[in-house]
Amino acid sequence: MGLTKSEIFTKEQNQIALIAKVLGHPARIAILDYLIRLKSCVCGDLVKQIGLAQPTISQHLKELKKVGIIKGTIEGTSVCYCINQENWDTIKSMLNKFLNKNTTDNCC
Amino acid sequence: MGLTKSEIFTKEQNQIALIAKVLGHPARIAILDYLIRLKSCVCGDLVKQIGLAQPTISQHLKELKKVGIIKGTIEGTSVCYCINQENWDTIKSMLNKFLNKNTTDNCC
DNA sequence: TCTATTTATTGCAATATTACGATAAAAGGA
DNA sequence: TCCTTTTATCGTAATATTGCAATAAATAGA
Repeated sequence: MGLTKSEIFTKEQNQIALIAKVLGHPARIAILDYLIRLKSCVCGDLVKQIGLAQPTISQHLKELKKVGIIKGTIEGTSVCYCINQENWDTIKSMLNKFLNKNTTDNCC
Repeated sequence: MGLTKSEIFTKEQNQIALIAKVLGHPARIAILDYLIRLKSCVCGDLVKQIGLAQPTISQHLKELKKVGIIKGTIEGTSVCYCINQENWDTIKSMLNKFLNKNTTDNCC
């Protein structure tokens, strides 16, 4: 069916999975890596930097924007994309909360 | 095409994306949530706990096992699945390294 | 206004993912 | 040995994702 049964999971589980899913592509990790290193950025640079076609990059940027990790502000003919620091911090603490649930040893 | 161009990204970017991808499904997050809470677990319990069909759970367990987050030891007729603590720690530190790259404010 | 530049959208092909019924495989107990 | 229990695998349908060519949309400058 290819259709995730979101309704049987908790809100938190769905949120974490949604974020992880967006981070689950090397192009999007590469885009974030690049944005994190810079203070600002335009899509044109990303096309050269990442090495995928412009529509593909645009699509990945859309995904990242959808969950609020990045934001784009129109700057003349081009668009300045950057990390949405506030949201990114929220997302990071959500992920950290999940990652730090497990502290002690398990069985086996 | 549906085919990720892994070859144009760094090893680290691919690794992070691969792990994030596996974490990118609420069923797998729910499974990990459950395994983390317990000391051990059998798939039978998971089928009841999660609420997906047994083959579906088995498939998700396979995904988690593929990247080493969990391990399964045969225990009679059933299988004991648990967190692979050593690997999980490695994965957590990899993700944390990525999440903590960004510390200061960006532009815009 | 016309043109160049930059980014978004559309449409499509190829492949991947999700889910599950049916069935196999493996092991314990009657 | 036969049956039961438990988990894995196969096969398949429905949907999602990835990537890009073509094209649209928006704006700056000549």
